[in-house]
Amino acid sequence: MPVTAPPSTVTPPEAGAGPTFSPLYRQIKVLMLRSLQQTEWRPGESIPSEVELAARFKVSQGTVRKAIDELAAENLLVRRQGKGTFVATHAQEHVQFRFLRLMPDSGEPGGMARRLIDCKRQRAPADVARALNLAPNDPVIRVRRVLSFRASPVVFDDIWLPAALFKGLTAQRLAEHRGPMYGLFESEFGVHMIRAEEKIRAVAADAAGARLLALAPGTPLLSVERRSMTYGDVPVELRRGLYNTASHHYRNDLS
Amino acid sequence: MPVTAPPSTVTPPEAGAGPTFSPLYRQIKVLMLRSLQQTEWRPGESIPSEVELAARFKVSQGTVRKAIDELAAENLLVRRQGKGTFVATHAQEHVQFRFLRLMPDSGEPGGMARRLIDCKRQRAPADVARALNLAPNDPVIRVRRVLSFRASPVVFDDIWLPAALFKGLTAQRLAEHRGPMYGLFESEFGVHMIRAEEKIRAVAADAAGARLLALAPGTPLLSVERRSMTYGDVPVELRRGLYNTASHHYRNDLS
DNA sequence: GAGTGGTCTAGACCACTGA
DNA sequence: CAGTGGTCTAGACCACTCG
Repeated sequence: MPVTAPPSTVTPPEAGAGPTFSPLYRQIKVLMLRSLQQTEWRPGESIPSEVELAARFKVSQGTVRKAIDELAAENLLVRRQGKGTFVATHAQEHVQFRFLRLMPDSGEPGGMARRLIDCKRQRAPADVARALNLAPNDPVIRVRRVLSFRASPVVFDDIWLPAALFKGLTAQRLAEHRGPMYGLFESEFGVHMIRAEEKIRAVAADAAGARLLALAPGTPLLSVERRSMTYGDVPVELRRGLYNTASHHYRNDLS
Repeated sequence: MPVTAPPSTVTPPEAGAGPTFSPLYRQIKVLMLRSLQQTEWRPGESIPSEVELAARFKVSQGTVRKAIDELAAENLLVRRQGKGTFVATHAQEHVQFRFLRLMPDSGEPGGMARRLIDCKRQRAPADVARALNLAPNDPVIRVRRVLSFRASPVVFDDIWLPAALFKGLTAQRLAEHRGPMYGLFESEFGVHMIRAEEKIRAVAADAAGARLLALAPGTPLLSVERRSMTYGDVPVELRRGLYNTASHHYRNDLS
């Protein structure tokens, strides 16, 4: 849909800075992002076919294709030939948690058991508030848990969530839920994590970490601070993980 | 170029397993990969224009475009509107080393100073040989060095390279060279790193690591084991790095 | 202005899925 | 079989770079 006018004049040159031109397919992409954000299309469901979208936006199929291409490259959509295009979801990733890059040194990944330590409402510490774009002392929910692989604890996570977005999140809700936590966030709270940044460090285990991971205090651990974003790059989770890398490693691919 | 026949019969269905169909643009991609691998097109140089390639391969411009799209998505090629398409290079990445994900906690990245510790030829230890697909005891070159940020040492690297590929690599060559080491590998040895896998762990500094990084032994350090590949996914470098993450962190983006 | 990559279209046909 | 995404083409035009 030539949203306002023919392509070449869609975005008139701006004084100062910023992109001076936005192609049609990128405007379609913005419209589709809106449909995703407003949950017109929900995680796991299929979106309209390419021809339907082309008709809706009054654009050729090739143009919506290019918009979908980009959204698929960003892992917001998933194409399945012959079936349709689907909204990405964290819900049914049987194998492994989508954002968890920890791999056993040998053997298959997956098979992590969760143990919930606690889940309580508190006021956001300054650093958490800053990371989540909250005011200091805004209410947050802190979830603490341990992941175990073959009965030995490997990951100790502290998770902070803005209480305003996760009303009604309780230890019981978490304990009852099967599947990835991000799947619960999608279905129960309408919060869809689409991107995250991680900062990784090596630290020495403190008393609490050592106890929960069954290690000697001072053992080197991987500290993984993750900030997860929804649509519009709005941060909605801060997670501090301690990983025991004695028989696991964090895997990353560069190109 | 319908390499053997019309598109639909290009790859006849195979008994057993494997992809049963390879679209034309992917065959073009393979041909272009060959031109890259055989250094018909060299790092930093431009490749022929899309219309030229379309003519060469007897294919429409849209089809070579799709092949280039994929190669660009894999960071093998770089498109520059109005100028042409260029072979990616590690040579002139002024800012930062392309594969180095270490960032200062505050301030701008880059500005790392190198200090070469030594560079010697030796026989490949078993684990190194395995990682590089060499026979045990095949000759390798081991480079040891330290990277410093604002005069304090931050990274201690041990780098193993197959001696057969890097004949004539000496401490002097390394010391004289300006710019990223991978740039030297490209220009002097024709080895172009296109991809790498990293395994990250937390470890305690041993005596050597502690000395070179000016830390107390036992300090937690990030251990980063990198295996770098050239064309055809052939491993050509094993690198073991120890990172002091007191005021730096390893950064990763998930999606 | 000539040459490059980038966008958009319209139409034909192919591969895959599921009823 | 109809409907989906995937491929390929040919042509027109736009944005950018540089001489």
